[in-house]
Amino acid sequence: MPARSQQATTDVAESLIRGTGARLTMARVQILKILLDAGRALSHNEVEDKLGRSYPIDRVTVYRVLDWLTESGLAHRITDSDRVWRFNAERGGHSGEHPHFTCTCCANTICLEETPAAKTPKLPTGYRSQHVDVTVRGLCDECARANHNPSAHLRARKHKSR
Amino acid sequence: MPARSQQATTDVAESLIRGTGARLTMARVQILKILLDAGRALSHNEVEDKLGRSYPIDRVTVYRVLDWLTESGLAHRITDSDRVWRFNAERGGHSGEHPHFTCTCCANTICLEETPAAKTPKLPTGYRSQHVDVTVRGLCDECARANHNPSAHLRARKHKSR
DNA sequence: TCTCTTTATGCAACCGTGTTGCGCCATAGA
DNA sequence: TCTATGGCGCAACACGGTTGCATAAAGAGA
Repeated sequence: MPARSQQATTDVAESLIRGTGARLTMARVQILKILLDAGRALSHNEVEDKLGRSYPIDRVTVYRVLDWLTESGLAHRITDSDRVWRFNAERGGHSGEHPHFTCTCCANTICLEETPAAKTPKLPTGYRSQHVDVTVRGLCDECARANHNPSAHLRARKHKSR
Repeated sequence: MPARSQQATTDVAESLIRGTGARLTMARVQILKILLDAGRALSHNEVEDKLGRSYPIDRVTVYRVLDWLTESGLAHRITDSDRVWRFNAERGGHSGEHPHFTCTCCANTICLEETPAAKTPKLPTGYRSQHVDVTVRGLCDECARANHNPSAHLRARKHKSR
């Protein structure tokens, strides 16, 4: 990634954080920048990895910053089936209800466009719906192609996925 | 629950297990029976609790039996947002793709009827869908009613839910 | 009914993800 | 520059789930 765009993302991150009225700290800027640049949802571990190279931050702080970003609406949290939370931030912000895609091979997770007709399934009497969570599982572009010539692309997964 | 129905469930559990061709063990029978009687998805912890009274089984064994039940198709596993797996077994068996409901108050999880038109959201080019996971979050009948006269019904939740 | 093979179980120790408590340090307002 | 407040790092912990290994039990065959 070119230095120019790196700088640009830093500026975006800083102004987003300033916009919340909260303190501007290096940890917040770095982590938000990483999320903004990722283009997909990152787990705590992935964030820590990316930080590690240039700006190591205590893992507890990473957790706290990710929580803070979620609370301030600068990122949103996705629960994955592997018991890991992933965080996604987008420049334009994000609508509340939208489906996600998770690759069953490499675990990459992205947000999908809002579906017009994501209607709530029929509930038993008395039950009330607050939120409908739609997650598509399948193969991402990269993994789908790698599946044709195997052994090409296989990132480690620790827990067997369902 | 009347003794008669208890016995009946045990018989059902035994014949289901025998049907797989695998060994019939007490642990498998007891755990499957508990799942069949529950009428909702149970976590590992809940299963252990219910066992505890009459037939204590090592937690590792419970995990292994639950895994085995899932593999043999006698139960299915639901991933909840609180990073806990829940297991559901139904006498008639279950279709592969169906939505779930999780109560944001008491965490009870049930399976919903298959929706006719749970169509896959639009995916980026190259992406392939294998499975669409739909989870409705909201209040179950009991909690929705309890919400009218608060402090009536509030079971503990360890992790804050999103 | 007894023996033997296979497979389940129990125990102990472990792993990964996430949380809590507390003292210290940096941010930002004066 | 000074100061209060809130953020950070460290250590220890909580919880769900897994692994390795020795022992016990299921069930097939004699």
